[in-house]
Amino acid sequence: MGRKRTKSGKIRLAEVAELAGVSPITASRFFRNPEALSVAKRTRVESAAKELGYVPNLAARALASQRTEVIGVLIPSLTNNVFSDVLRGIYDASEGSRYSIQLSNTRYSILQEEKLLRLFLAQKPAGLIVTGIDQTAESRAMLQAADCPIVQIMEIGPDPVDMMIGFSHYDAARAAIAHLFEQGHRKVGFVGARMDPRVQRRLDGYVSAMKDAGSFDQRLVVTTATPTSVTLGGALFTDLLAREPDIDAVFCANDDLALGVLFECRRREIAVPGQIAIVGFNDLEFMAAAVPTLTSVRTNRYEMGKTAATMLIDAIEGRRPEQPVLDLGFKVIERQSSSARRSDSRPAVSGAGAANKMIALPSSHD
Amino acid sequence: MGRKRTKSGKIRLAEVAELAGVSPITASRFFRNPEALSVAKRTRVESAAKELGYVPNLAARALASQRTEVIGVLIPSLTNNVFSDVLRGIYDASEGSRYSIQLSNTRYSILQEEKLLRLFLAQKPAGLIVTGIDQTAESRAMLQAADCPIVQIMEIGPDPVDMMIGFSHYDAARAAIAHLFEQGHRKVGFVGARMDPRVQRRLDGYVSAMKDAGSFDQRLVVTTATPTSVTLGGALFTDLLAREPDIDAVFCANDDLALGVLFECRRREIAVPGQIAIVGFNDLEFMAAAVPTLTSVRTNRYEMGKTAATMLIDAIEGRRPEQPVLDLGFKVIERQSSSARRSDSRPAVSGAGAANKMIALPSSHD
DNA sequence: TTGTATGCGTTATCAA
DNA sequence: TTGATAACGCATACAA
Repeated sequence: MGRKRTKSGKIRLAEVAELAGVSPITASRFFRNPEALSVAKRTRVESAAKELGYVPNLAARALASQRTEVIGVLIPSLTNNVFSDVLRGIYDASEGSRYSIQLSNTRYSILQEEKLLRLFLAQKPAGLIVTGIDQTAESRAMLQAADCPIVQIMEIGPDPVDMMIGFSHYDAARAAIAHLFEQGHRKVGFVGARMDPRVQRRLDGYVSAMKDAGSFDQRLVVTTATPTSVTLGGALFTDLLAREPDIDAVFCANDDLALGVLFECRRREIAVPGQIAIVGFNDLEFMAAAVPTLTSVRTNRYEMGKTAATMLIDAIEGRRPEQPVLDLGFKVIERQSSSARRSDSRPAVSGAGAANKMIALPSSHD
Repeated sequence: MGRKRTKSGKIRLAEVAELAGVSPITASRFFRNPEALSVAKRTRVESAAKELGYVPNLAARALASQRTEVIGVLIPSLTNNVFSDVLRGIYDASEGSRYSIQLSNTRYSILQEEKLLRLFLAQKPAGLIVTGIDQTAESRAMLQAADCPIVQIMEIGPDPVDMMIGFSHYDAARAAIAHLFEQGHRKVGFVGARMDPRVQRRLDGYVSAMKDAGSFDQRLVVTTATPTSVTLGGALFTDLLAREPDIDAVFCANDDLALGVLFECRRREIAVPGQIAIVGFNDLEFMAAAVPTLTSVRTNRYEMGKTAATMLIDAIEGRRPEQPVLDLGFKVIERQSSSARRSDSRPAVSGAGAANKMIALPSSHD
């Protein structure tokens, strides 16, 4: 019955409607679908809301409408630079929209992911962004049963739950190895840490490329489940050298490891690229600043996050993308650290700023 | 009236209560304060909830209770490593609690911060974590008027809004300069980017320390508003060298810049620390892996985030901390890059793994 | 310790 | 295009 003002002194929709001389439901419609109002009422509600400083109550809205305006995001790490770029893209895309981001960290555990997914789904999110394609069977079932759009990010693969955006880590690794071979390197080692599914697929790509060249040897591969770090790069490289002292090159599963390898080479006075070529993965900013500059595989992380969130919001609002699976590709950024073997005496400490020759290799689908 | 089952088929508190043979409000109490129930009813509600797979409706809870279980977090950057560590701490502390994190990026703009703050406050958050102490007057007023606990993180200063956790960037910079002087360096340059308030206070600390030593010269300071990067470190150092070719040492406002300076030295064949000593700030992981290892000022970022969230949750639940302002201090981690001037011919490329001598300097409150 | 009555602010449904 | 009515699911206040 006729409550006049809310106890807390907050402005409700009812107050706005009263001032505008319309019913509450009309005012409500103004905020959700202004087009549905006559121009006269529209302007009256608008000015009334502004005058009173009306702020909608999201809890009431969620309760009444049976849905929230929350986009759930599940990522495996908060510290990995790779994900902070993706996140920035997601937040940038969500800004200005009516949706807010709910972020959770799976810590590279698919069981933790399953648990968080259950939690998220219970809140009826407007949409979900999940990392990768390696969910548990249970998670997949939940995702498939969810009545909201879903985007899988970071990589593409067969059988998307809904939408998917990323690139082929397998192809990217193959391209990196192909580049090393082009430069005359043959005995290429692999250094990897964490060994999450995407790193594993980079390793698979490496293995297949090496086998294609008839150069594969299990002894060239050094990996660990330990989280990645620059220090670890040096340690793994040390192991690799102990095993195979006459390697030509090292393909690192990420840029931190590559930087660690570079420092270890410096420590051991191994010339880069004279004696050992180095290729990293992700192309973080420091790769172009190192001495020598470090070759890497550039991935479009910010764009991936931004596009994922944009696609998701579009889908939430009924605008399904024409193409549910998006391959953002990658580029091998060739720099000094991988330049031709037995190069014409170019010193490792040559001038920086050499043009970054790029070779674009959009990965194939499936 | 007697709704029997909800249309959507969802399990409500009423169903749980019915199965348990208690009133809905008793079931409600079970989830908020189990201790208030008799043991008999407690177990009955518990098993009923489990049997039905009851999941509370947060929107209804928020609407009825007039408050949410959301902790708002405002940080200036999502890409800066410093904040990803803090964030990890915050998320870790919130995990397992009933509170969820709502994150927003101010992009180093206090106007954007004010806007976001207004947005957050409208949703009646359970608590807020904001970065730094340099809010707009309007923001401060809103914070002071907010009826929820608030933690300011990253630095400590006078006049906390509520709680505060961090350290003195001013003192930390002074400690870094003191260390360089102890090692015999005199003509110490400053390199800084972004120049947000905390970097500015590091600069202030540098200036005061240099003045104390009678060594200050404005020409030793090179700064830019540009966002920081490794590449930028090299560029700023280049500027500094052009101005003052005979400097002893460089104090960098962060570790990325320090790494850039190191690479630039290598490019120019300047011996580190033989000709130029380098000190960074934050002590990111790679500092200990570099060649030479890089001295830095260690800050407790993860702990800062974790403690902030823990304090906040405690305060939300009525357990106010005995000490609302917490100084987490810092440590100058002495490594090769800043070792004594005219050292006894120790080569820059000496063995890694030298013990990291630490000097602890908890900053004063004032 | 437990229960009753009522309110929270909005939207869905259906009718006009 | 607009409005009346009835949820939405839970918690507060107060009483027992």
